[in-house]
Amino acid sequence: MDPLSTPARLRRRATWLLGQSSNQGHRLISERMHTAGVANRSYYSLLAALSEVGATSQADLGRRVGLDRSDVTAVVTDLEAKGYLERTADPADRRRNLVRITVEGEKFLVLLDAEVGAAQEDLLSPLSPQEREQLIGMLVRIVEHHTGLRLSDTTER
Amino acid sequence: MDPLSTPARLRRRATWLLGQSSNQGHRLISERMHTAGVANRSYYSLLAALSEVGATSQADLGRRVGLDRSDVTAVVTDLEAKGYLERTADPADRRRNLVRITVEGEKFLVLLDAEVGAAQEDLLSPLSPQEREQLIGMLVRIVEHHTGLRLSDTTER
DNA sequence: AACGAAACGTTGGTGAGACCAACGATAACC
DNA sequence: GGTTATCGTTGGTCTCACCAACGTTTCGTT
Repeated sequence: MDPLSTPARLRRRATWLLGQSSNQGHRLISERMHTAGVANRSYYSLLAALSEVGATSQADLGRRVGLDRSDVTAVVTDLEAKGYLERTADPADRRRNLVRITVEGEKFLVLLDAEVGAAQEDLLSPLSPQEREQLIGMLVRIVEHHTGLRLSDTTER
Repeated sequence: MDPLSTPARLRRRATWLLGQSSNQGHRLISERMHTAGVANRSYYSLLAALSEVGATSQADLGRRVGLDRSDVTAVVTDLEAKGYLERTADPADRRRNLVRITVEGEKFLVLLDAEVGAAQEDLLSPLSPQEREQLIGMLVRIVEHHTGLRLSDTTER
């Protein structure tokens, strides 16, 4: 019996293919995040945002990475316990917690970054370098169109 | 204050872009499924598989669309109540339920198909027709590579 | 023919992720 | 100065994917 093929109506639908590809990508990332010692990819997102933007509030972090404030609380608590960030009351605005990444946090981020990069390599392995650029370019346009986000490298520093 | 940009480390990652695009696609599909009167896209998948393959068992359906047997039970029960399929004991194998799509089911599938097609159009609107073909082709290769599925149009009827 | 292994549909449950509501505390607005 | 808004936190809900177990039925091997 043949591998029980997916309905033809689905096989070439962009939404279905994007879902499948996205699942594969997330599976690859999750595996590597777990072996690196964190539960999911929000840990990576938060550390990345923190390293990029410097000390900031939890609410600001959440907005940047698309996480709810309540979920930010949990991840930040965990990252603080692991010593990867510091959480102090903001003297300038006592509603806020000032969160800043630690030296160990930066080191850990470098590690996670390598894992995430390797996962990209795995996922896109069937594509040539030019194709990968094409794919990413088209996805950027789709995401920009539907979210209003500006993702282009206006200043890549 | 600028729109609080996503961390640069994420913005051009294929996994992140695929996740965002996939979410947009699923959002568009979900909206249309809801207004069409079904809860989620498994209704569409199951009807599509059923129309394509003819009468078959629930377990077979589940394997084709990637649904757990328990979840198939729920959706099939609902679709039967709506009159879109019939579920009878298989005389040749009394463990099985023989499920077959009804005339109303076929009509409903045509409707859902149009909705799903329109969602593709929405999602891919920033891309030219050639680009859409390129995108789909690359995604097909990624999915085939990571799942072992064969999605190519070996026989497009 | 018999017996263990496997597949079927169903029920009930688990875990993760995204989201929402409300709270007390604090700041911003007019 | 009084209302409105934002902050972090707690404690939910909902959906999805998945797993476990069950009684029933069939298959495979001897």
